[in-house]
Amino acid sequence: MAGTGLDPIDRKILAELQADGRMTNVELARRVGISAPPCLRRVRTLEEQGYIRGYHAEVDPRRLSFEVQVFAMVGLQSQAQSDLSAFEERCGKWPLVRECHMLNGEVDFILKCVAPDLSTFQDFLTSELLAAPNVGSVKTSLVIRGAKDEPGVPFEVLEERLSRSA
Amino acid sequence: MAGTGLDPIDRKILAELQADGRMTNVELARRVGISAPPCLRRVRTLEEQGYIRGYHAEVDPRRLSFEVQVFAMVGLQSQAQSDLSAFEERCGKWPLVRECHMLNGEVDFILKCVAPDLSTFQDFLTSELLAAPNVGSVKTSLVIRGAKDEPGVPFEVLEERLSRSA
DNA sequence: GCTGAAATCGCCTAACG
DNA sequence: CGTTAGGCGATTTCAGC
Repeated sequence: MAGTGLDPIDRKILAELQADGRMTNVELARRVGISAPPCLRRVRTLEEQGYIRGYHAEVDPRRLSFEVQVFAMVGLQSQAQSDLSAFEERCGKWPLVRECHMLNGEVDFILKCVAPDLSTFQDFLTSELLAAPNVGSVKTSLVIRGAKDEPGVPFEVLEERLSRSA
Repeated sequence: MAGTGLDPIDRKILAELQADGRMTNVELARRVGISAPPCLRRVRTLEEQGYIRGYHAEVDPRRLSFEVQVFAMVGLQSQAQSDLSAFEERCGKWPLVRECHMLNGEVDFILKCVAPDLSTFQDFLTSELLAAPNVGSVKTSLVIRGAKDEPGVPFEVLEERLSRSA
């Protein structure tokens, strides 16, 4: 089932907090149409049950001199479970690697990386990523410009879906 | 220059708010070692100057029945500026497309998409993405499992960089 | 069970030094 | 940047549906 265990108010709360994570509880309560105490209880429950993983300020990478963003497609030599896990663990320790996803198809992993400049990334690429055990091929693509970067999930799609099945 | 115009306290503020965007101002002030009012002034300034773009609750897609995550590599037929922009604008209107980045190399764009299930994504792929004007080739890769997904920038790298150049 | 109302507590956020 | 101080939000308690 979709949206398991969540009523329309819960979903509205999630949508509002995804859009503005620093909204005050009273404002949130006003928007979802209930009073503050039950609203806060719902938020706490959503946090405890893992619907909300955390809250983050969205920081502009460029303003902090992270000028370079790169996607790296990584192919491993061995795809044994332990080797896949070993690579994932390694990615977890590289701060320049912000995301690591295992894929189906030709390539094993896609990595989203940031770096202050190209030479920093190249250093990382040659000294760390390509030098890591079991790494076969790496194809990198520089991000020329970002056109869309929406954090989170599209609640509009969820709501439309629920109204269909209702 | 790196970290232009930011002192160590500003950078600490950004790092803390990136890690916990709902931290109270007094707690934030305590952590960065100043009193609350100047801390709040700094936060407001960082917001106004674009260092902080916003605050978001991190919602678990799976908990909301978005089971499928896909990367799509898109090649266009024409790479004229107006055609690139037209495609970007189109991506902005597709809720399933959460990210759209223009790349160098063989492929023109990489798209990060989410969907409730595979058939929903396939519908989108055939009826929307492949049907869009000027779209040449699309290669999709399903995310088998997510291994790392850290929002934001690695402040550790920034700090190390600044201490080097000091 | 849930929600809402009232009251307390703590934080936010001005004004000033 | 710090201190003070007033107003508002957060959060607990308790009553009602």
